[in-house]
Amino acid sequence: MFPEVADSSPLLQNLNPEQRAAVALPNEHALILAGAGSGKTRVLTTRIAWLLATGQIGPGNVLAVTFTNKAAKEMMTRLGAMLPVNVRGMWIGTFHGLCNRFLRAHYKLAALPQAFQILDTQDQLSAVKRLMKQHNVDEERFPAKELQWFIAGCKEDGLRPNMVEVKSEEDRRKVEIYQLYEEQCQREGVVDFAELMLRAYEVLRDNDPIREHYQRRFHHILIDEFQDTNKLQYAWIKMFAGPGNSVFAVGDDDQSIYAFRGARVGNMADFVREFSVRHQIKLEQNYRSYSNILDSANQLISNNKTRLGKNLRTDQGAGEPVRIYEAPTDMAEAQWMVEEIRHVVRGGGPDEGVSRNEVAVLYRSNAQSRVIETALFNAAVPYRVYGGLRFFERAEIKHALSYLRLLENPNDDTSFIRVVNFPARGIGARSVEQLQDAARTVGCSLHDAVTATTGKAGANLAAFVAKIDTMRAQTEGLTLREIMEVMLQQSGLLDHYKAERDGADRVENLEELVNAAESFVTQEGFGRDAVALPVDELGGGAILRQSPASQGLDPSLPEVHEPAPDYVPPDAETGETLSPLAAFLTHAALESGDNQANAGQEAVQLMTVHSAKGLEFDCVFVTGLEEGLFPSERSMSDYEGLEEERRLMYVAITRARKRLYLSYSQTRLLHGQTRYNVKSRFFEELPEHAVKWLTPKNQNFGGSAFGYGMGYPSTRGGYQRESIASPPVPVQKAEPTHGLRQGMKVFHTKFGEGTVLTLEGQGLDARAHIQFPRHGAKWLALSVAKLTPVN
DNA sequence: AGGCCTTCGAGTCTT
DNA sequence: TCGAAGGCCT
Repeated sequence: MFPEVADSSPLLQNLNPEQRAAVALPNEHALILAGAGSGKTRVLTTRIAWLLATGQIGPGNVLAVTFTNKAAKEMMTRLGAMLPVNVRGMWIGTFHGLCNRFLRAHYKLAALPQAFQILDTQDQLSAVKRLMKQHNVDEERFPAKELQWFIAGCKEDGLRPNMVEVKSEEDRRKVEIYQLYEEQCQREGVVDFAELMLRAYEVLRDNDPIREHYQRRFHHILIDEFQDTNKLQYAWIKMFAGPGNSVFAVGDDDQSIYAFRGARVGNMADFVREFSVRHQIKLEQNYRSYSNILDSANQLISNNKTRLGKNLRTDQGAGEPVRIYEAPTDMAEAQWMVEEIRHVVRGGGPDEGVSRNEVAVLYRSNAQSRVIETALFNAAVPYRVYGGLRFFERAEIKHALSYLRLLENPNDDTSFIRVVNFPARGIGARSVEQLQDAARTVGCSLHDAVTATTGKAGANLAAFVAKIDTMRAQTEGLTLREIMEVMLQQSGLLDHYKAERDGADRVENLEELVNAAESFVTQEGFGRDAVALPVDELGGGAILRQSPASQGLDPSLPEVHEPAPDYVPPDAETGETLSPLAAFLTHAALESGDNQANAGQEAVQLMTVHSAKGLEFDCVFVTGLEEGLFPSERSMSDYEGLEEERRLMYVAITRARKRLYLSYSQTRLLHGQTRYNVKSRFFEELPEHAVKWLTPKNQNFGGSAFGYGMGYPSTRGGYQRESIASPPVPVQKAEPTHGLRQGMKVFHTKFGEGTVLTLEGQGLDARAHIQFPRHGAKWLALSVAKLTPVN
């Protein structure tokens, strides 16, 4: 099926035929459909290594793109382990990291200051808010979040304000704000994440020599997680894909779970069509899971209609069955899980104890972690929750970075506002507003507008600006570490937090920031993302013509210029390098840092299914598998949404190597209300031979076809529990005392006559699920509801 | 300027 | 229900 590769490179050893074929493909466009656990990263890195090792290309001829810093790092580490090559100098990185590198090199063409700052999502939102206040935009009608989303969405579709289709007065207003936002960013010399991509794309699009240069340079373009690319990223890739080079796209349409943030799986099909891709290779051999787990994943995902089609297989045996557990409440579900985890970790019997690090608890939404955390905490089981605030997103860190940014660029109004009165120095909202008005009238930055202010407030402002300016002078020529220390002292941040009652953590974080800067300088060489690269070996001689638009008045206009016949390699354009400080600030924006540092103790891993993508664990719990939760209520309305939920479930299942638990609860406390849930429809989509119900599989009259709220949680009682651990909630076996039976007709004063579907609980907890013809199925507490049996 | 109270919202995430 | 965020009061 795959032509045996007549290449004896040791790199190709230990690869299966499909992998080998992918790695040693000829220099043509290719799409690799890499299933979960099929060695995707391995193929990607080995492909690069093989191209280099066989002498087909040099390190400078590769462009490899990922989504996350983690993936990029892993690729570099693995490549570095395969070949003695300086991976740092190579163009391997995230979309945004590479765009940043590109824009620093071509900052003039991009109409940006060389030391432009990058706004993260928080900064962007506050920039939008600030702008809206200034222009009296009604926050009721146009929530800042919505506008932020609108702006990002436009950019990700490659649309500048003048290109957005306006269908209503609302649209017109939004576009107007978008335009104002752009002007504000331009004025302040800052770019948001989407802007990094869009600006880089436009420079390539509008400058033939630049584009052609990179096309000549990058013989091979490799993309990881191609199913997650958005419209703009795909367009960006196309800019590099010239006539002579090849695009090697690796992805898995079944793991496309980011449509909600603009990812277009359709890019895969478009790629095949537009690039006339002749080589499509499926990696279906899975090296991760036992076949019960894999069969479950395969059967589940086969329910999706829009697929390129792929089936995972494994050489490992069936393994343990997939265990399914039904709990009466979310608390009981968590309790059961804790017991099960303890058992799994302890080992015993034929089982070996599993490290806690190898146990993952997955859920659909972050809110679900709470109950689980409580249960783990009470049982003193160490755990670690992913998600939440990352290091560089913490308030004290953002404050410190704002001061640093002001040293680098006094016109950064976002940073100015953030710290002008922090620590407090008598500059209230009033004064800031007046300053903003003054700045707007003159058309200058807040920093520059300070001289125009008067009175007491003016004096305070002047003192602040003087402080910043002094600091800038003081820190000139100092090392990054020294700059940081001066800043922390002079700004008063350190003293402020030291004086604060609960400020110890924050002080610690600030100290950690100094360390981060230190290690950035020494280990990272502080330039991977930001500093000019070595001169391109492909370049020619002279000077690159400066286009008129690069003076930077309207970035939305295509840059027009004569083709530059003589031509310098773009990378060489920047003989200037970025200061360590500017480089560090870039680093801080592009790499938001880990969310939790204490990796010391072995701990159970808690995370959403989304953040589990790409990871694997010996033992996985997927919890809260209930209609409305997983699949989530908000995705259930349309078919595409449901398919994405199913892919999400597919991702969840395929995380497990050896043991997989799926659980759900009949009731769950959500938004302060008890919700009665039906088990997820996904259970119906699993192969019976591969699963084992730890609790009796409940009857389901028509299953999910009846829709939400119509399911039939099982009656509990009198069954043999298979689960290893003893049940935290004792199984109730006593006879009911309320005199109702399943199937009985009852009368309710409000809902009328109905049929008892299910009964459960005892005494005051006793409740019944009753089907009323007019009002649908209701759960009623028998101690409250007035029910009379009807004949 | 800082603390208290009301209000709102509640999905998944990376750069 | 719970948390954050914004407004209002002192």
